[in-house]
Amino acid sequence: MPDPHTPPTLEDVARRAGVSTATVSRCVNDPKVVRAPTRERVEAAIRELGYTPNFAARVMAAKRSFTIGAIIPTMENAIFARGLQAFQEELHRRGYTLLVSSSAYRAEAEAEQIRTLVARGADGLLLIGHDRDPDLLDYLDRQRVPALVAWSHDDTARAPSIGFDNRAAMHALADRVIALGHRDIAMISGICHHNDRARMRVAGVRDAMADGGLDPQSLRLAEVPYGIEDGAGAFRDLMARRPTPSAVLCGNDVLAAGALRGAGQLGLEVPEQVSITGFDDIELARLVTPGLTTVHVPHREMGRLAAQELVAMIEEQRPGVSQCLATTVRLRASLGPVPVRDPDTR
Amino acid sequence: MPDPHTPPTLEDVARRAGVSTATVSRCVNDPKVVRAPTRERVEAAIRELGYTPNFAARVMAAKRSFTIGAIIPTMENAIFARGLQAFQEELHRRGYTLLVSSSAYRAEAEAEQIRTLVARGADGLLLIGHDRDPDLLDYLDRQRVPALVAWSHDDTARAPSIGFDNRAAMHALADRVIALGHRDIAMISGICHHNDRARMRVAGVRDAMADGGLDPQSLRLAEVPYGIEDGAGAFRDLMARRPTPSAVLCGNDVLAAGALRGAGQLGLEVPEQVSITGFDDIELARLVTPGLTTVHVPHREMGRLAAQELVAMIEEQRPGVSQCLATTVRLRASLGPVPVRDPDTR
DNA sequence: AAAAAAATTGCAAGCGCTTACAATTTGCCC
DNA sequence: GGGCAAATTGTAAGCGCTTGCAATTTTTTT
Repeated sequence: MPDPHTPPTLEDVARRAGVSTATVSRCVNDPKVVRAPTRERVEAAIRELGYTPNFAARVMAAKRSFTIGAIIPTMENAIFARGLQAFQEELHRRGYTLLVSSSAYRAEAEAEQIRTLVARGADGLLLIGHDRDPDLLDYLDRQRVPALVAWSHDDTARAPSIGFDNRAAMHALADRVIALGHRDIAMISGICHHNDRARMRVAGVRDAMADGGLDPQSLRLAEVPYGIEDGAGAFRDLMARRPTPSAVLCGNDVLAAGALRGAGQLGLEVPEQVSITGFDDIELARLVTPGLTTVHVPHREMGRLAAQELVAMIEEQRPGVSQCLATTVRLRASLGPVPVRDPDTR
Repeated sequence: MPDPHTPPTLEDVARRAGVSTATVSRCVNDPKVVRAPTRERVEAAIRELGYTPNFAARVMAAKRSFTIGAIIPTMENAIFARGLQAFQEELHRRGYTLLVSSSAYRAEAEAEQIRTLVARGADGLLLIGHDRDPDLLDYLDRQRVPALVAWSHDDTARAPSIGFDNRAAMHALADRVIALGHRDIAMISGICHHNDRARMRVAGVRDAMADGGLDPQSLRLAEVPYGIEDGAGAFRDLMARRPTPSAVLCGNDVLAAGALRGAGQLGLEVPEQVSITGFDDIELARLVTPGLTTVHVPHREMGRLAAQELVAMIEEQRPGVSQCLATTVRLRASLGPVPVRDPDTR
């Protein structure tokens, strides 16, 4: 009689079913190789004992964990939620479990978590963006843990990626802004250091300015953490400059929501007095008033494709194939034509 | 020379440092018990080899993982984000790692994930709410894995909990609504099945109605999943009933944001024509226009306290001690006095 | 300087599971 | 019924790490 306070092991099950541990293991992992009558005995024993396989032991013996790790910059807002959800669902469908951790936008935290996830036996990793110490990729190579980058696409980068062209996407949005007559443009960006997405979005705005005959250097740029209040604060600062911007493009929807709040605090009408745009098209973008003009990103598709690709990399032991997904500009009320200016505010 | 394609093991380090594996293990886990010169040799070897301990092996040998699992109903919105973040931070401070998974509000999914986390060697579990099959608690007892419930408080429940009184909190909010003259009250609740929080919030509204001299049975109730669109749809349905509700209380802020959107779709002014309230006081509540009157929950404190308590349960091997945290009603613009009614809409 | 106490280190037995390989059974055909 | 291939099951060697206990070294005490 096994100790009732110690979880039953494979061996307990084997003894009870009158078979070897190998057979029980097969019943659990590949039932079709064991004969039906045996299998039934084993399954009964498993049920009676309430047996659950010990994951650590399994990982150790099989050197496979069917676990994928993902390190995202933040869980605090919805930016990564939808894509990750789809990623998760697709992984589940393929028999993998997802382990998520958040780096709080800190490079060292990300590095630490990469190591943690590898030590935990993750079969593969999903990373956000390309900006990181190459040593980390060396480490992953050495450990033979495949990694795939999402939310960003860069053919020239070392790691394979399933993402979109942040620069071109923001360029397209900024084109619309400029087409509406805006000349005094400001931008609230997330912190660009270690964040290629933020940097590319800024570059996209500058590209559009150059295309539109504006001086890209005239872009008024505020670089702040990704928070509503940060966005609001940055917005107020930017609006204090002269000439006053007529459009404030934001690096993401959260900052844009903050900017919107900032506008409210200043008593400014959007878009009558100033236009505001976001990026990502998260739910928030439709919730705020006015709705945010933003860049729609196919989050769910990206997540799904990333899961498929990463699993393929693991199971077929092949390098990843990058993919660039299309984004679209979503026009909503927060973007309007350039207002007629009171000359003395210039 | 170890295979360069196989991660170094404790033994590799031991060989290189000229010590036994036991010593290396001690260097990693409890450095102070090994003499400085030895320790330095070992640390050098670890560095040179780029050694990372194998987590699965460690868990298996030590029967401790320093990992805590949390199963939350959803990651899609911010309801659990802040509390979980604080939970995580406090755990980190105490040397534990958090593993989060989401059950998508499905009881079977939760059950499965409880088993998964236990099999993965979680030292303890954080669960949301009390409503679940007692078999699961039996299972946890058997496996000797302590579990703590959060976001809900119930002294009579079997599991210890660090939370708040959902019923009383909603009661307090509904009191304010009734005090403003509202008599025709509706509620949009989350799905109550397997969700004590949702159920208690409904009960709280009924309590307040009874206190206010209204018939609790006259509460018009819509029970929908927690989504913005669900909230909007439910709101439109409720407003089609007669007498038209003058206040729609929502089971959480997400539903309330949806209701607000629903009001917009119907062309109704909030709070002039109808009042709307939420629950949770997530960031969203301040972002929408008008701001949501809601119940403020001390999410961060709850997370922190839960982490402390759960770690204590694990390390001191003692039953958990429940705690009930105070909530407060946050008044914002979405709640106003009962409108003067056009008699023929009644 | 020897003895005793304390601090380090090594030995070796697992932890629970997978899997190559060997042994045994079963199913078929003549 | 015998013989052979195929299917099933068992044997046992690890996987990499921790830890009780014993052996050894260092420090302290007398």
